[in-house]
Amino acid sequence: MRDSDRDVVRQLNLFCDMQPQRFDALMTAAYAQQFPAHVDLIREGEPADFLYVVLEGCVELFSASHGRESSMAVVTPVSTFILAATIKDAPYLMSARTIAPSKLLLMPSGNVREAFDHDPAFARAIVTELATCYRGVVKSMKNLKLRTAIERVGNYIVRLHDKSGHADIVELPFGKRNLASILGMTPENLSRAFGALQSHGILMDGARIEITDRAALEAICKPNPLIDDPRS
Amino acid sequence: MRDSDRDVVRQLNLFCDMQPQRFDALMTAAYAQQFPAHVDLIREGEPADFLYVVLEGCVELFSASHGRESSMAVVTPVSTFILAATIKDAPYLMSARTIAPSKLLLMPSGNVREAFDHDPAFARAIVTELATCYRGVVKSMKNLKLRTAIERVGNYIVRLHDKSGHADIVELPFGKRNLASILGMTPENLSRAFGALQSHGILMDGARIEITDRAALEAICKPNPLIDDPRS
DNA sequence: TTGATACGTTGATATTGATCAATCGGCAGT
DNA sequence: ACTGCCGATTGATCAATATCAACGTATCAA
Repeated sequence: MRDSDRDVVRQLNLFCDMQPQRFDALMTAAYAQQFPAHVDLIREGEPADFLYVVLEGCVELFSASHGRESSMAVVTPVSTFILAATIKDAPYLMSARTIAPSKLLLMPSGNVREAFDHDPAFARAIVTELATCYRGVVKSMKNLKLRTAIERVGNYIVRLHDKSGHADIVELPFGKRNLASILGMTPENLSRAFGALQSHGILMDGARIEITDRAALEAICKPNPLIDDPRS
Repeated sequence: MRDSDRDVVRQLNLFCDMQPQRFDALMTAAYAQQFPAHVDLIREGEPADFLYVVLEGCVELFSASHGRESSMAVVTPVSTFILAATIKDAPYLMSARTIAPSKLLLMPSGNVREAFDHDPAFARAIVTELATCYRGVVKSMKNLKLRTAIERVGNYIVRLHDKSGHADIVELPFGKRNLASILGMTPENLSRAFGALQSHGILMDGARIEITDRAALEAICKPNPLIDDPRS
């Protein structure tokens, strides 16, 4: 593993307070690996052998049951995924695949649990991380249950706009097919939602979106910090 | 607080490994209170002043946004709720109300966090609890995104059947209005789903359900341990 | 260049689930 | 017992979303 990768991981909230020698031990047991796009990484139901860190690229967490499939989340650099399964030593509840060429760090679950057992600062960081993840899923669920398809799309754009620092033009970070599944609708419907929103403050051009009237956009999608704010 | 309540709380996974004096300190700071049915306990957005334990009765966690409202979960004895907000010292993401006369234990968040900081066994239990909660919400989300309304209702009955130890007749633990919202549908639709399932192995009689043909029921609702099994 | 493939879009249609309205029945309060 | 209210049910209709089909376009490999 390159030193720059190591430093990036070290700066994550999850790892920044670890004892130095614990962190080194964990990094020694871990290994970075490059994957092409559209590669299956894990399958739901399998034992949680590794904790993953996305260093570069993009990973989709999804689930399938009896012929249907749905995206649950997309993980972008730099963050971990499937921490809960690792900690509980339980089977994965979601599958994962790359949606772009990606560099991942794989940390053996046993080593993570050992660090957790012996490093109070790390244990504490894990608690915070899990609580944040939990609240993230609760927000996703509120998004799904309390909003129409158009509102979900609109709020997704509002969030992109915020993340970009209110740039005039924002770009979708991955394909519309994936986005549709994340937002709980079909690609056809996502397309129509984008179309409908063009009379409410946005202008679509492929993966690029110009925000022409933020107020109009907010008026129709009614953002709510208890659903949309990633910090709350 | 009565000693019997204390003992029940002590036996929860979350508290059973705590240091005795820590547990006593926490219990001294906490107080039990009786509430009638349909009383608002907390409102989303408020600071997390207390960690709650349901000792008796039934509590609904729900959320509302711009005129719409939806149940997220129902908490039955004996378990805690809104642990994540307490630990993160963040605003509640969900509101709570009693749906039956209930006895609750209120533990001041500050005391919980203090115990967490000084009692490694408690910290460890919190991690497990949070991971379990997280996985619980992920399962709920899979249930919502991967299944039709009828399948959700069918699987709910299958779970009731399992919990009862495969009794011939099971009883809904709360009103159909609440159940409908939990399962992400309207009461009218829940009613129709029950009706439709009567030709697939069940027989409805008010809140009582006779399971006449478990195999037929499973055939139509296709249970999946990675969604339905509370232990996985 | 030419297929071949995948993605996105659009339109027509079907299905699911929501809404609206009416009714029934139980239960609490008087 | 009566009254009023709430929850559940049922039917009719409506709205939202999914499905199916066709087509355009970009990409990529041969």
